[in-house]
Amino acid sequence: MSQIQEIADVLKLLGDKNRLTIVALLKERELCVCEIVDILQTSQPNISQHMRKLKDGGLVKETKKGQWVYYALHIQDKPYVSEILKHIPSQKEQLKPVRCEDNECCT
Amino acid sequence: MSQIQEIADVLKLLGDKNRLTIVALLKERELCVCEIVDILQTSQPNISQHMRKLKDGGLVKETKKGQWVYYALHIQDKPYVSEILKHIPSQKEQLKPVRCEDNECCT
DNA sequence: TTTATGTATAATCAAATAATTATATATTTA
DNA sequence: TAAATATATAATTATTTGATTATACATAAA
Repeated sequence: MSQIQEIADVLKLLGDKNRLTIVALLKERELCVCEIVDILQTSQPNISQHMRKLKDGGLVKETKKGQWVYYALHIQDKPYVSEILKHIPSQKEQLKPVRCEDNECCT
Repeated sequence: MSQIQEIADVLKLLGDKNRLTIVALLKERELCVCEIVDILQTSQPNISQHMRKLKDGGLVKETKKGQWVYYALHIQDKPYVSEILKHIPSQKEQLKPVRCEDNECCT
């Protein structure tokens, strides 16, 4: 696949408000699915499917920790994504200070 | 509309290979529709509709010059678009050295 | 004033997409 | 082992999207 096609595919992934917000949130720290569901106020399967697209597109990596699945940004090989994220308003205030496995933030 | 939604909308516009290529071409110089049709090897109505979307999204400006319509990049207010374009392979070699109104490049 | 050229618009269609609902799987806890 | 929790997958649906075809409009040339 051409390089321009690959970039277009990544931009299409980011061209959805929910996914762009997720990626902006992940800039702060890794997050589990339940946190993202909580913040974006949508259904768990909806987020799960967005995460699969982001994973298939190589933008995030997943790590299982007990019953939780954490997703982290993986954009070291895509500098233009970092540049985009610099121009997105911070989503930090939407995050709780601790992670799910360290607290009962999701219940 | 939220700022993140506006950025997502722009990224969605750029998340199409044809439109991303057009924008990358326009980085070199303004172009008329017939040149873009010629380079992208697709139909004139197809390009015309992509240009309308880009125009509606505020990414390009049009200028009529006789029977030709020229489109130019308009991204001064969207620095992240410039950053993206820096990471796209140059499309310069696809351009003819002169513009349509100065030659018969489209016939 | 025809004819040709460049572009836009409208209608149509197949494919892709985001979201919902229902269900399955995996892990933890009681 | 049974119930609860976290996540994934499958099926479905409504909407959007990119492209094509046909047609209209505007400008220029013959």
